[in-house]
Amino acid sequence: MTTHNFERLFEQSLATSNLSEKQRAVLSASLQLFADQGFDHTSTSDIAAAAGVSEGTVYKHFKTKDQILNAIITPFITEVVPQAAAEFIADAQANSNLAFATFIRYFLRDRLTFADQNRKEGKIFFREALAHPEMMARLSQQFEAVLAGPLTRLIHHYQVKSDLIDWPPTTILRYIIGTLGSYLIPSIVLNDQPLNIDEITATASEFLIKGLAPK
Amino acid sequence: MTTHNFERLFEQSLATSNLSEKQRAVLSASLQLFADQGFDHTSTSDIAAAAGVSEGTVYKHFKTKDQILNAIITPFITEVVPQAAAEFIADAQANSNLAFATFIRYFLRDRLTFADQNRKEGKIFFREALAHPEMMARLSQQFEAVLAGPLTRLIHHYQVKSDLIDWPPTTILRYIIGTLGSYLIPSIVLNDQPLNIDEITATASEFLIKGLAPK
Amino acid sequence: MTTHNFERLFEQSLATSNLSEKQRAVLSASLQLFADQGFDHTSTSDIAAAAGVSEGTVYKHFKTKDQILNAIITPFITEVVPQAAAEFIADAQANSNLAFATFIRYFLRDRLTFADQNRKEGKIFFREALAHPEMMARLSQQFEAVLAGPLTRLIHHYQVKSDLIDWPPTTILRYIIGTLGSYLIPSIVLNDQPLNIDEITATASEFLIKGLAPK
Amino acid sequence: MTTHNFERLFEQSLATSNLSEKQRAVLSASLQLFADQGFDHTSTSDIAAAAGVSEGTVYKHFKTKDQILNAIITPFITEVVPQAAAEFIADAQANSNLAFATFIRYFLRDRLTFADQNRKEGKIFFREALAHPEMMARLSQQFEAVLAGPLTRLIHHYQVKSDLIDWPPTTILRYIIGTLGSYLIPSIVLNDQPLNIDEITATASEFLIKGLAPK
DNA sequence: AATGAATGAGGTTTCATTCAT
DNA sequence: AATGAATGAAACCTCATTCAT
Repeated sequence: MTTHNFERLFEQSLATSNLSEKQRAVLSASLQLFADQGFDHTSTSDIAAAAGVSEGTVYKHFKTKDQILNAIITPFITEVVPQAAAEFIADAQANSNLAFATFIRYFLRDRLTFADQNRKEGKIFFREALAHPEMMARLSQQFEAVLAGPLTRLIHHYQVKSDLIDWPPTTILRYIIGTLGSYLIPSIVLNDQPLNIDEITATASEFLIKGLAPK
Repeated sequence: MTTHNFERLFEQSLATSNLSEKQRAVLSASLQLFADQGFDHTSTSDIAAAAGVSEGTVYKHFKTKDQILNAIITPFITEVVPQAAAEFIADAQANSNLAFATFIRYFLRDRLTFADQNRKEGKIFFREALAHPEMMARLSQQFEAVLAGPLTRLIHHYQVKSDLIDWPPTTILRYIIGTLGSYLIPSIVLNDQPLNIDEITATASEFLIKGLAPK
Repeated sequence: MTTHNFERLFEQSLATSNLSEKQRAVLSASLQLFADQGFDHTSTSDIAAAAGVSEGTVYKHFKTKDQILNAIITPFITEVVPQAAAEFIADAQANSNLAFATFIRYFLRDRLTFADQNRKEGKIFFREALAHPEMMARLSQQFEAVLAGPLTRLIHHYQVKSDLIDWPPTTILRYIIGTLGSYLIPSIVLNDQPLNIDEITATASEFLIKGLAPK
Repeated sequence: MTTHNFERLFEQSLATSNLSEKQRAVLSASLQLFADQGFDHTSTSDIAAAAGVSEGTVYKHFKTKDQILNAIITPFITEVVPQAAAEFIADAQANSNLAFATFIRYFLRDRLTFADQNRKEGKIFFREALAHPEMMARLSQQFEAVLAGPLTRLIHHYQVKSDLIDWPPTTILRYIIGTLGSYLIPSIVLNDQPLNIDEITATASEFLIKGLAPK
């Protein structure tokens, strides 16, 4: 199984970027502050102080405060999501002989782990989605580009095998993601204790397997 | 069936309050602006302009900008939610001879209609929940106080009748609400066209009935 | 003879405007500072300090620093210039039986006095013309609208009387204004002592009368 | 006839200076930017970018931004003006047997050509004169030192020959320069099309010859 | 000689809030 | 009750200048 801690990937990606150490500190501090306080309630002087640099330095590389948010969100969208998606798809297809029941358990565990390990970015996404619609647009686009095709094929595969009800892929995905969200959103909003992934996986997969069974 | 348009209730509740006409205009304008632009991106002078009053008047009754948000959110929590809940519970119990299948269809339709008619407030809740944790706390509290008991009893009722799987009420509610959210959240975030309530009710209830059926 | 001190007119115009006393102080202070130090070298905190108000007050009425410059320049262009022009034209036509020699003496004295009494605004115009091209455009436009017709007719009048060489009005105006400028620009740039208007009028009119005499 | 394109002279002068190639690029870029945008609206990072060097390099040779302006203006004042003046004087004296009419035509053409070929520097002078009074002082001084004597003598020469009215040299120069300015300043300010030097020379010299004729 | 990251002072502007009228 | 002028803190951002490499 391959799940990804974005923060670690992010730091790695920063390390190999052309950013100076201080500019990397700016991004790390921003990530933390945006997750804790939200973008609007984080001032550039907060960021400078948290990063241990001058305010001028914050603006040396990033022309505007929005570009800082972008520099955090973009790699998440353009690197982590596709990379994770690719590995997930590869796995899924390698295991396509698995029953849908086995697959959905694997899927839920994988995504719950990913989300649990990326609470900060999740929180930022969640908070800023409405205020930064272009962010949502880019995410949707990536999602379509990278996942739509393979997932649709996968769903079709299980429908042909009569493991899965004959609804449009959109609807099936909606319920799977909605079920995931029913755990993740409260956890993000209420700053809950970490998720009990084993228990959730067991219950939620039972719910989905039955709910999405063919008639 | 009884669904509530909060905005209408809100205006009625304003009309009977001790607020002057201008102060009511402040609240109406704020409701609109907070939903459109978010609390942080709405200035008190925006509010004054939209309400057609002076900036001083905004502060005559409400000591701070936060109190305006409170004055919008509080009646939603303390009046609309309980009132709607009471009616819903009464209905549900009156119809407790219904099969779970019939009930869940009724419930989904009712809540979808409610949410569809209260997009503005939903958007405000959604946006400001993270920045105003005390708001969430009060909502949870009301929810517990007014709904938890009756709903738990209702769920138990269906479990005894073997219409419903023997999971904790929290889990069952989680999946029902998650399924609702899988339609509502995209609709709110993406500013979608109005929901096709008939179609959603049919599909979602089928999903839930099967997913929550006893083993 | 009617010459106009813009600063006095400006203060009067301010007094009858809907500006508060403090906002008038902002304009007066800006007028002085822009003339002394130039627009770019005057900060809004300079203005606030010189006007004895807070920086917020500077921005209460004027949305941007540029609008302050506009609020100084605009009445000069839209009120003083046309008013002065109207009176000048009236005088000139009333005296159109005068010989060109008499007229040019009157004109030079009038304009020199005007410029001498409006050094501050002249300096601001002079300094900011290149950086604020829209200012120049508006001035040219006013000039065309208010003066071009009557002056052309006046020039033609003297040309018919054979008091004036048969050059295009533009050329004749160019030399008259150029001769004025040959006194005014050094005076503005070098912050000279006040002009000796009598002496200048005598010499410059002799020069122009001869230079513009018919062949 | 000898007219001078300062930019070419400037580049030559740079080539023989002890400045490195990059530092010369700094000066060339600054000349262009100062003329286009003005000194105050040109940042040192603009200059670095336009010159294709780092910001540090800009400050390697020039300790302050003002020194860059100085390095552009100074050679204009100390080298080009005197050199041009010397050649002009030599010519003028060689041709002192010419009538004043011939001389003034030669002079106008020469100076118009010079100004037309040096619009950039003219614009810089024009814009920055007020903000940098020491610049003006140095120019006046050079002017006095190099031109005052010879020109005074020349004027006297024509006055003795009764080609020229018996006004102080300052006054005579004022009108000649004012007439030039009546063409050049609008051209600089309004970014006009190139001057029609032949036509201007013809008309302006007729105007000056008559205006400055003895009584 | 050259780089470019870093600085910090200062610029313009916004805005929640107060208060005299 | 209502006004709207006034405030001042703080926000975002720019830029001339310095300095380690």
